[in-house]
Amino acid sequence: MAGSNRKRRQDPLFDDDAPAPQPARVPVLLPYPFAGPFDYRVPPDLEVAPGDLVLVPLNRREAVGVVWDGPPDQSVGDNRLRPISGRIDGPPMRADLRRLIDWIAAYTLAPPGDVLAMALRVNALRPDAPPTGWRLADPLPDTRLTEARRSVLAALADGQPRPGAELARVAGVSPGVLRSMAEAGLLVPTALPVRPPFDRPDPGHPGPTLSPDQETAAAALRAAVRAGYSVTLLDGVTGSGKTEIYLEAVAECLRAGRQALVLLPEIALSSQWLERFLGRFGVAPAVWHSDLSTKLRRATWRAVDAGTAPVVVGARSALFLPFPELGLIIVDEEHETAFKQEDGVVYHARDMAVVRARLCAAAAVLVSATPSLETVANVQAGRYRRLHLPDRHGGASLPEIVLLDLRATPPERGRFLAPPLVAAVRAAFARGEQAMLFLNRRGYAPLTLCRACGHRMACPNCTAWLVEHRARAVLQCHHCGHTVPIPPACPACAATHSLTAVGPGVERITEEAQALFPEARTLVMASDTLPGPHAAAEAARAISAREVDLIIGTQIVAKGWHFPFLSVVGVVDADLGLAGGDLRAAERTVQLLHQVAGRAGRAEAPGRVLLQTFSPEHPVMQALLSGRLEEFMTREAAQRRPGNWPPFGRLAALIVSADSAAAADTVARDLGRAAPHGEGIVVLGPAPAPFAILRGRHRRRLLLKTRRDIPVQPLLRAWLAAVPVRGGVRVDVDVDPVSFL
DNA sequence: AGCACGCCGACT
DNA sequence: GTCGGCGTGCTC
Repeated sequence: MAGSNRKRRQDPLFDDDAPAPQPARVPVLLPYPFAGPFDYRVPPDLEVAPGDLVLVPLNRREAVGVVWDGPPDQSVGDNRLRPISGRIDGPPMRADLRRLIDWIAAYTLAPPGDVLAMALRVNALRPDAPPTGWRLADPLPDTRLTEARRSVLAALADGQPRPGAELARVAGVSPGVLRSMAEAGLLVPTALPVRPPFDRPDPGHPGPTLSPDQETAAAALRAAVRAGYSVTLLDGVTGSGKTEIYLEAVAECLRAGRQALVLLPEIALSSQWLERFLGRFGVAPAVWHSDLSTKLRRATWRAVDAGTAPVVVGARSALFLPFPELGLIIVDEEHETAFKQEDGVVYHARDMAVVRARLCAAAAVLVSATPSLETVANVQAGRYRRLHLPDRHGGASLPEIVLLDLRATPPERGRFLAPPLVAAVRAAFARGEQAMLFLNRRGYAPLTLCRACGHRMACPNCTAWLVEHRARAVLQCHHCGHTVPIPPACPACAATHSLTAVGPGVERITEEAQALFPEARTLVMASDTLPGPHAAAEAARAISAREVDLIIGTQIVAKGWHFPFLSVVGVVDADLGLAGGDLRAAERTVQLLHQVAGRAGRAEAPGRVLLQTFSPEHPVMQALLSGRLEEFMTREAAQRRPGNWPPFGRLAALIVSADSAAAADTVARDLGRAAPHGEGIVVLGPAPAPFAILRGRHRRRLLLKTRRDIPVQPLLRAWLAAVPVRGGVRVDVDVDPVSFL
C-alpha cells in the first residue's frame, strides 16, 4: 500500500501536481533459485505495486517476476540497478499468496524463487499468452470485402468477441481468412470476457439425508466456516459419511459468498468423488490438476481469480490458485503421503493448506478415517479441534476381519493365495458378489535370481532389485525407470533357464487367480495398467456395473472407492509395509490396510477382509483385527514421545548426493563435524541413505532431531552455511520428512 | 533457471 | 585449422 501511487488519494499532504511518492527501487522476486528478491529501479513513467507481474532484465535476457513486499535490501548500489522493463497486464498476485510463498520458503529452506515458480506454473496468464479471441476493428477500415469476409463481419456483428476456431466455424470460413483480415486491420485480437465456465453449486440443492450424528458434525463445521480461521479434524471409520458432512461445510461456505478448495491426494482417481459432489449440489465443481489442457487451465485460473469458480477440487498444486475469497480448505485423506511433495520444493500440502487457511482467515478441515499422528498430536495440544464420527452410516456393518496365518495354512508351493482366501473368494462368486485381491507391488515379481549361481538382477543406477514385468518381457527399476529385456541367460554365470522369479507382484497374483478362477472376469488396477483419470473412471464404472468379478490391484484400489457389490477383500501380503526400519512403517500399514478393508461390504452385503500374514500376533494385525485403531495409534505415539520423535519433536533430513561415493562421504563427514549441538538437539548420521545409490548418485543422510520448542530452520541455515559444498555435490533439505528414502 | 565464457576432441 | 562438448559463474 504505502508507496503505491496507483490509487492516488486526495491527501492534503501531497500537492496534486507533484509526482506521487514512487519508490526509486523495489524488490522483485524472480522464479529462480536465488537467495531472495532482486532490487530493480522503477522508471518514472511506471507505476508498480507489490504483486504486480513485471518484465525485468536479468543478465542478458528478460525474465518475468513479481514485485515483492517490504523494503528493498539495498545491498546492490544504485549504479548497478537496472530498470523494470514493464508491467504485465493481468491481475496482480494477491498478498495472501505472496505471504504463503514466503512462508513455505522460510519453512522448507527452499529459495523463495523456487516456490514462486510453482505459483507461476499454476498461473495460466503468461505474457506470451496468445490472444484468445477476435473482435471487429473500430472504426472498420474501408476495404473491399469478399463474401467470406462479409460473413465473418456478420458473425461478429453483435459486438461479442469470439475465439478464432468458433468464429471460423460460425462464419463458415477457413482460419486463413481470419488471419488475412487481421493483417488488413479488420479484426483485432482481444481477450475474451471471463465467461463463468463453472456453474454455481446450489447450497440449497437437496442432498442426502444426514443421520443425527452426521448432522451434529455438519452443524459444527458450518459454525467453523462462519467463524474464520480454525483447523478441525473430521475423523470416523470408512463409510461413516465424512464426505457428505464436509460437503455441508462447502455449502455453508457458498452461502457466505466465499470459495472452497477441496484437496484430494489422487485427483486422477476422483470420478466417484465428483459424482457425490454432483449428487449434493447438482453441478460439477472446477477440477484442478497438473495435466489439464491449456485451455481449461486458463479458464479455470481466470474463474478462480474472478471468484466465479466457487468450488475447486484439486491436487496439491491447487494450493497456489489465486482465490480472492477463500473461506474453506478441505484436505481429504489427510494422512496420505501423496500430499508430501518430494522433488523440487519439498513441502507437505496438508500443512501448507493449514497455513493458507490462516493467511486467508479460512476454515481448514482435515479428513481421515485414520488420522496421522501429527494431526492427532495437534488435536491433543489444543491447536486443532476434533469431530469424531462413531459409526458407519446407512446400516452397513463394518467388515469382518480375519487374520490368515500363513504358517498354519500356507499356500501351495509356488503359490501365494492360501486355501482359506481362495475359498472366501470362491464363496463370494457363488453368491454373485465381487472380490478384491490387494498387493501393493506392481509387476510380476520383485526379485529375479539365478538358481545356478545365486546372482540377483539389480539396477545399475540404484540400490534396488529389478522388478520383472512379464507381460512386457522386461526387468525394470521402479526408482529410476531403467529397463532391460529379460535376459535369455544369467548375466553372471551364463546358465540358461536358471533365472527364477522370487515373490509376487500383482501380475503374478493375476496369473494365479486366473488359474484358480478361470470363469471370473478379472480387472487389474495398478498405476501402470490404468494410465490416467479416464482409465480409472472407466474401471470404476465397469466394477459398479458388475462387469467385473475379481479386482486385483495395488494401493490405488484403496483410494476412497465405493463398490457396492464387493464383499470379500484379500490382502495378499499384510506384512509388506512393516519391513525396513521406517519410523512410520506401522502407522502407514494400519492406515493403508484399514483403507483397503473399507472397500468391502459398504452396501447390503456384509464384507469380509482376509489378511495373509506371517505374524498375526503383530500389534498392527491385532489393531486391524480388533478395529481399535485409536488405541493402537496411542501406543504408537507413546513409543515416539520419549525420544522426541515426531510428532513430539522436530525432524529434518539432509541428503547429500554426489556422482562418487568419495565426494558424498567427504561432504557428509564435514556436515557431521559441523553439526549443531545443544540441549534438546540430536544429530544422527551421516549414514548411507536407505537407497545408497539412486539414479546413479551416491547418497548419504543426516538427521536433525530437536525438541518441539526448538525451531529447526535457524539451526539448518547456520549448519549449511558452515559447510562449503563443492561442485557436483548437492545437499537437499527435507523438513518434516515423511518417508526415509 | 538461462546464458555466457572457457578450455579440449572430431570434422567441413 | 574450426565447431562443439558441458563445467562453473553470474545475474539486481
